Amino acid sequence: MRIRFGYVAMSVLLKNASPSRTVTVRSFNTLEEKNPGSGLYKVRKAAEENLENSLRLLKHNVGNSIVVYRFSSKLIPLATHPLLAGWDYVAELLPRFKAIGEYIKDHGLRVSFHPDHFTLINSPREEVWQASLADLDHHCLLLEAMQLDRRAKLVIHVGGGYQNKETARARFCDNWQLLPDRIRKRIVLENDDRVYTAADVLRLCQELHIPMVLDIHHFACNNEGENLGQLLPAIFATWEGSDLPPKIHVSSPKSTDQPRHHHDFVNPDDLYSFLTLAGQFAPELDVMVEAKQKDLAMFRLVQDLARYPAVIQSGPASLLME
DNA sequence: ACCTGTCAAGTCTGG
DNA sequence: CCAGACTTGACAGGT
Repeated sequence: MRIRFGYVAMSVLLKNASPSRTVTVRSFNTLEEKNPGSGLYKVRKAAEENLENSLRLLKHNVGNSIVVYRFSSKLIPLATHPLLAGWDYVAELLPRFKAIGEYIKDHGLRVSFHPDHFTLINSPREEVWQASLADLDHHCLLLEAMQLDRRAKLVIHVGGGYQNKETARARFCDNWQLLPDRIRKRIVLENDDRVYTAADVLRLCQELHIPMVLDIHHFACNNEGENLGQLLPAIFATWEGSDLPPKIHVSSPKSTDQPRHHHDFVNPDDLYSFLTLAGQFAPELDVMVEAKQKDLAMFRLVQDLARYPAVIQSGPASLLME
């Protein structure tokens, strides 16, 4: 099995390269009051810098043979806030988006976004659903501006339980049908650490033909005693036809006190046993490392795993396993 | 240069 | 009904 590793949004090795500069509503308003247009100017500069740094990060990745990467969701500050309604950031920043997209295509990179937990397809509140739709549209627009095809994905969770998981699940299915096709074809679903187990998400993914990202830390936090080996072939099968290898997320618990929190690094034992299992069912796998030490944690994990008997390190961010 | 409370957004729990 | 947790990097205002 070939395994490729990636990390989330920012590097701890590449300095001064934040892709997540933001502008607060308060400072936007203060600036606009003092000098109309200066708030938008600050937002524009932050967005330009975030895109610039995202490209720098991709180059850092390619230089280190990393091909899997998740963009920051904060590339465009206040993008969907009413204060900036009507600002056409795509048109204005199009050359930068295109440059990023070109680089991704030239180097065969696998990129994604993970819209954060305010994006809830199954909320019973109309305003939350509308805001979620707007946020998904926003993320989708960014990938379209980069001129990337449907292999560039949006990873989200199913949403809340709302006191009745079955009803909430049904509402997800209903609202799924209301999503524009261009958004639907990019979404992949991930099991979460509190409500929707891997088995829940798999069932949904099978019904609606959605690829599933398995988070093995979340699986450890939230399961009903299922045997992962039994779920795995079906989870991997959800990727058939997507033109992408299956993907998983890995992280380690911060402490026994706070088992859900992410540790600075990943304990290789947390991944190794999974890989021996996964190798029986998939020839290729992409692993997104979610650790506070970001790319450093990813590199260390790959090196740690290379010490196991069945593992061959094939690059700084990739492994081969028999 | 460094420190600390605060920040758009939702849901859930517990008081 | 409301405060706090969740989770998290960066802002903003202070020293």
